[in-house]
Amino acid sequence: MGLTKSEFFTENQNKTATLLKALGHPARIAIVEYLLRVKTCICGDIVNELPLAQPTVSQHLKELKNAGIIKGNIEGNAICYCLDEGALEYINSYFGNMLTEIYKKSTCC
Amino acid sequence: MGLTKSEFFTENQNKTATLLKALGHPARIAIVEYLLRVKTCICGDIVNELPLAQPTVSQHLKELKNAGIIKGNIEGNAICYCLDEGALEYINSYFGNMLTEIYKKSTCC
DNA sequence: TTGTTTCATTGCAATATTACGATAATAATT
DNA sequence: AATTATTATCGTAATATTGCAATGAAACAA
Repeated sequence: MGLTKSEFFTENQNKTATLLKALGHPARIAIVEYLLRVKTCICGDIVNELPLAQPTVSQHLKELKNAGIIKGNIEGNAICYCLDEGALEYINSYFGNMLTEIYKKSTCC
Repeated sequence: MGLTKSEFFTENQNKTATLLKALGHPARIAIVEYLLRVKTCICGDIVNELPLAQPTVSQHLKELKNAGIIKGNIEGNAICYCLDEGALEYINSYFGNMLTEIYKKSTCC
């Protein structure tokens, strides 16, 4: 098959999985960490930062954008990418809530 | 190719990506949320909870275990799975730190 | 207009993932 | 020993992902 059965899971489960899947690759983690490090927005110098060819970086950026992790704004002939605060807040509160739930319960096994 | 160039990224970047990749599937999110919901550890009734066949669930459990998200303890002929607190704490602090960094900086674009 | 810069898209090959039926393996039960 | 319960593994098919060379598109500069 190879086809995820998304229709059997809740909207939130799919949303969470989509966001985390987008971050589930070291190159995309590196891109996000780079975007976090540079104070202002950047665009194509992500290519200079990573050991990957330009089309590969472009594809990773597309996936991050589709998932909602980053935003891209056109500025002349360059494109300015930046992190989407909302998405990261969503993930952060997801794990925050999860941990408070865990701490309420006894450890098992 | 289809082969991730992990050797070009840092150990932490690879670790983070591995953890998030394991959670990047709605079935595995559902498994984790189920493990969070049931007070004590469970084993094979995850199969009854999800709309997936037993081998598929077993495979997802294996991936979660390999990534370090869950632990499995043998109890007689059953296996008791439970969440690995440490892994979730790692992820939580990763995004916590990221957000505090974001809040320090001005929004772009 | 011609070139330059910047980025996306196409097309392809190699590999990974997802899902399941069938089967095996292990431990308790009868 | 035979049965049952529980879970893992194997094998296979369909699809997705990763990566890059080549090419295209859009904006700017000369």
